[in-house]
Amino acid sequence: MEKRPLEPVDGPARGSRPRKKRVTVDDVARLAGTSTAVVSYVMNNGPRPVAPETRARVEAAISQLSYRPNAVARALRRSETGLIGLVVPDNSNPFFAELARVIEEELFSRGYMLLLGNSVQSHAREAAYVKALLESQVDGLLLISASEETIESEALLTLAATDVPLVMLDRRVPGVEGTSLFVANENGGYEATLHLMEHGHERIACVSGPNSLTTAIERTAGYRRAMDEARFPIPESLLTFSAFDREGGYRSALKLLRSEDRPSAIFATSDQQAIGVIRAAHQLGFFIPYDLAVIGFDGIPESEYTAPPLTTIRQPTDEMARRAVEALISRIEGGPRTSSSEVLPVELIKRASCGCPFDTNGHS
Amino acid sequence: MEKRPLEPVDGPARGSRPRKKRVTVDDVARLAGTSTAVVSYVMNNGPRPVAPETRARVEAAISQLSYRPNAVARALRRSETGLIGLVVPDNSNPFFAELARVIEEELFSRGYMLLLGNSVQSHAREAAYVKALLESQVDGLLLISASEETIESEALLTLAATDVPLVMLDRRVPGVEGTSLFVANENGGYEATLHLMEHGHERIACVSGPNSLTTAIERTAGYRRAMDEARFPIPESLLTFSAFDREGGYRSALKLLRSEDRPSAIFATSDQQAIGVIRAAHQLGFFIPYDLAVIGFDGIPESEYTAPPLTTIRQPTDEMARRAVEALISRIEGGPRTSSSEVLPVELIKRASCGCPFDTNGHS
DNA sequence: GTGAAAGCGCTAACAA
DNA sequence: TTGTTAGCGCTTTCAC
Repeated sequence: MEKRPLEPVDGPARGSRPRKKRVTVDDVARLAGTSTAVVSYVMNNGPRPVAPETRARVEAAISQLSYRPNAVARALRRSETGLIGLVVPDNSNPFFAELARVIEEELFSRGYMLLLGNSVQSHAREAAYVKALLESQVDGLLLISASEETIESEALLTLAATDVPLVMLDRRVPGVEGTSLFVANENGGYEATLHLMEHGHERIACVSGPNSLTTAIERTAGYRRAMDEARFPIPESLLTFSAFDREGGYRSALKLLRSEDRPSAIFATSDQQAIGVIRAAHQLGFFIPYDLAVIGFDGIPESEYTAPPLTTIRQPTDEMARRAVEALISRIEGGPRTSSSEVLPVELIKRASCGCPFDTNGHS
Repeated sequence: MEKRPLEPVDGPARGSRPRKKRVTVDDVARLAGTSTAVVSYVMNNGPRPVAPETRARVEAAISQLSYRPNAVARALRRSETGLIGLVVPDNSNPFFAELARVIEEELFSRGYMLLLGNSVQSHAREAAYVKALLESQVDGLLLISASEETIESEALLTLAATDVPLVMLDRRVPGVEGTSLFVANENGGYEATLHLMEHGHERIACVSGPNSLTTAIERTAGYRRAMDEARFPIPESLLTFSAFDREGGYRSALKLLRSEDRPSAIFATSDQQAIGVIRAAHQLGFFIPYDLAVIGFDGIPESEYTAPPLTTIRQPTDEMARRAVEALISRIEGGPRTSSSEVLPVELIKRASCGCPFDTNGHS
C-alpha cells in the first residue's frame, strides 16, 4: 500500500514494525492434537461433523492460545470478505448519516461490515472509492448519488463489467446493472407546494438545490407543476439555486426575504436548506409561520426540533435503507443479476412551520 | 461467514453464486510475456526496477485484461490491509458524524479505508465490533466512547493483549495501551456557566447527560464548580439528567421551564440537548435569550443555525480527528507502543442564545 | 470422524 | 533487470 490516496502506485512500504508472531490454525491443531481441518470444522460448524470430545479439545486450545481467526486468509480462500462498500456524498449530512446508520444496522444483523467512503460530491473521489472497494473484494456495493454526471465515469462503467452486486440509491447510472431505489421527488415537490397553497399562499418561492442533482431538479419540477396548475406565475425572483445545505438555504432566503416582492411562503428542496431559511427569517425578524411559511424536504431528525418544528416531505429513509440492504444481500446470496428500479413514496409531515396547527406535545 | 451478527459460528455458506473467473497476476504475466514478479514490481513500483519496455507491456496487458488487483491476497501476503476500524456510538449523531467525516478524509488522503461500526451505546455490540475488526486484521483501531463501564469488557481487554495500534477518543480504557484524546470537559462546563453569570444570571440550570458518560459528568462538574465559586446554590430542581440528544434536552427543559422557580439560564451538556431546550422554550413562548439564555456544548455545525444561533463550547473536532489519525498512523508505520493521553482545549463560541450581541451576518 | 494436501492471488526473497 | 518459487492463514476436497 502506498502514500497516494487509495492509489497503490509507489512509495515506501507501510508497517515495517516488528510483528508479533500470530497464532494460526496450525498452532491450535497442534495443541489440540488434531488436524487443521478439524479446527476449521469446529470454527465453522461444518462442513464435516466433529466428535464432541475433539471439539472440546479444539475449543480449549482456541481459548488457551487466544486464537483469533484471520478473516483475510479466510476471505481469500472463500472469495467472500463479508464486507459491503458504501459510498455517500457526505456522511456528516444528516440525511445520509441516517441512511448510513440504518444500513449499518441492517448489515450488522446479517453479519456484514461496512466499508465507508465519502465522495464529497467529487467524481474523482467517487471513482477512487469504487475502485478501491472493488479491489478490496467487497461482497456488494451501495452507491449514493454524488452527482448525476458521473455517468461517464470510468470507474462506474467498470462496474458494469463487474458482477459485484450493486444497489444505487437516489440515482441510477444508465448502463450499469443493479437495483435502483428512489423516492418520488417530483411528487414531493408538488405536494409541498400544494400544501402551501392550501394555506392560502400564492407567492411561493422555491429554494432549490444545485442543478446538477436530479433530486433537486425533480423536486423543483414538482413545485413548478403545482404553480403552473394553479396558474401562479413563477417570476425568476422566486426561484433560487444554492447548495443543498444550511448555508445555501440561508443565503437564498436572505436574498428572497430582502426583495421587495418577497414571498409569503418558501419550499426548500432539502431540510438543511429549510433550516437555513428559518435562520434567515429569524434574523430578519419574520415570524414563522405568520410572516413566512416554510416546508422542507427529507424528514431528517432535526426537522422536528427547529423552532417552530418544520413541516416537511419525509423520505422513507429507514425503508430505503432496509430495502437496499435486502436487495443487495439477496443478490449476494445467489440472486440473479437484475436491473430493477423502484420509486418509494414520500409523505407530507405537517408540523408548525407551514401554518398548520401543531400539537407540539405529541411530537412523535 | 455466517448468519449470526458478526459472529462466524454456524449457518449455511454465503455467496454460493457462480463466480466469474478472475483475472490474476498470472494472466497478466502470461499476456505480457513476463513473470508474475515483474507484474508485481510494476504495480507496486518496486521493490525491484523494471525496464521501461517491460513495464509498458505489463501495463498494456493490465488494461487489456481489465486486471484489478486483489487486495485480499495482497493483504494476506503483506500482513497489512490498509483498513482502519472506527467504532462510534452512533454515526448519525452530528458530533460523531463530523468526527467520522474528518477521520475518513484524513485516512483517505493517506491511502487507508474506513471500516465503520456503531456501538449503539451497547457494550455487547462494541465488543462484537472490536472482535470483528481485529479479525479483519485492521491496521489500526479508533475507538470512541460508548460508555465508560466497558472497561471490563472482555473484547476490550483482549485489545490489551493485541498489538494493534489503538487510539481512543473521548474516553480512556485503563489497562489498554494506546493514545487517548480528550477535551477539557470540566473546564468547558465551567466556562459556559461563568459566561452565563457574566450575563447576570444566577438561577442557572444544567441539563446534564446520562450519568454513565464521563463526558456528561465532567461537564456537569464544571458547572458545579462555577456555581459553587459564585456561591449560587444548586437546588435539586436545577439539575436534570436526560439522554444526550434533542429529545432529552427537550424533556428536561420542559420540566425546568414549567416549574415555579424556573431558571433564567440553562447550560446544556450537549448541543443536541440545547436544541431540544430551544425547542421547548419556543413552544412555551419564552424568547431566547431574553426570557431564557442557553449555552450548549460540542459546537456541531447545526448549532450555528438554530434560532437564535447557539452559543456553545466548541470541541476542536477537526483537530481531534486529525490528531487521532496522525497518532494512529505513526504507530502503524513503525512508532513505538505508547500510552499517552492528551487533553485538548475547548473554546467558548459566543453567539446569540446567551444574550451576547451577535453579528448574524458574520457567521463564519 | 479425521487427516493430508492443494490451493485462493499476491509479494518478495533469492537466484540468475 | 528478470524469473522461480515459497509461502501468507485458511477452507475444503478427497482419501481414509
